[in-house]
Amino acid sequence: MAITKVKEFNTKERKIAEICKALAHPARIAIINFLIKQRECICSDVVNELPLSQSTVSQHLKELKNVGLIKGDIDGPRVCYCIDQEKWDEAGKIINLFLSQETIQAGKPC
Amino acid sequence: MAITKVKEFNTKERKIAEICKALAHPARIAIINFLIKQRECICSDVVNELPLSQSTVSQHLKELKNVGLIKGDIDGPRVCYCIDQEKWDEAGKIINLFLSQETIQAGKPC
DNA sequence: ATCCTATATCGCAAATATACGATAATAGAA
DNA sequence: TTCTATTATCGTATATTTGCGATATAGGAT
Repeated sequence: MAITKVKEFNTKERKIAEICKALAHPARIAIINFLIKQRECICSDVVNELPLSQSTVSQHLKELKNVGLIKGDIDGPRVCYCIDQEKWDEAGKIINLFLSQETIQAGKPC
Repeated sequence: MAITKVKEFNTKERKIAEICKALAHPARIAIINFLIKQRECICSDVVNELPLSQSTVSQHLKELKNVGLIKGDIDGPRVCYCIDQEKWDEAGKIINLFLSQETIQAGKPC
């Protein structure tokens, strides 16, 4: 079977998972780090930086764009990519809120 | 093709991606939230809470345990699961460090 | 010993993700 | 117009993830 059950979970849970999913591949982490360092760059810059083909890099960029963490502005024949400040900050807040939950256990430790 | 290239990225990038991957499914987010709320619980408690079968829940728990975010102590015929405080805090720090990077762009906005 | 409960694992099916080459599409340069 | 550079998308192969039922395993209870 394996019919996806993602929709059976609530919005908050899905949102957190969605952001994490976008960050669940080292190539996409590397792309984001590169984008932060360079402030902005075109797809071919990323291709030169990573050990991946142009089409693969393009796909990873698309995924990051789909969740909104980055944006790409068309600049002639190129596309200028950069972090989407607002969405990035929002994602950071959501994930941080989740990860910084207090987990102290009273009574016996597990 | 599709030979995985994960190993061609550096340790830091892989670590971040690994943690995010563990959190990339709403069921696992729900499990963690439940575990934090309950402080500890057995597998069947989670099965009752989520719209998933026992074997599927067991798999999700295993993934969370593999990255170290939770631990399971054998308690007779049951397994008592809870957040692994130390690893949880460490993961939080790693992800937060990544997500809280300054992305302010000087000059023209992208 | 037999039964019951709880959990993990196996085997399988379906869905997604990863990766690449080839090709299309677009826009500037010659 | 033709050429070149840049990027997106298509098609395809493979790998991984998700999900479940069935089964194995382990420990208590009767």
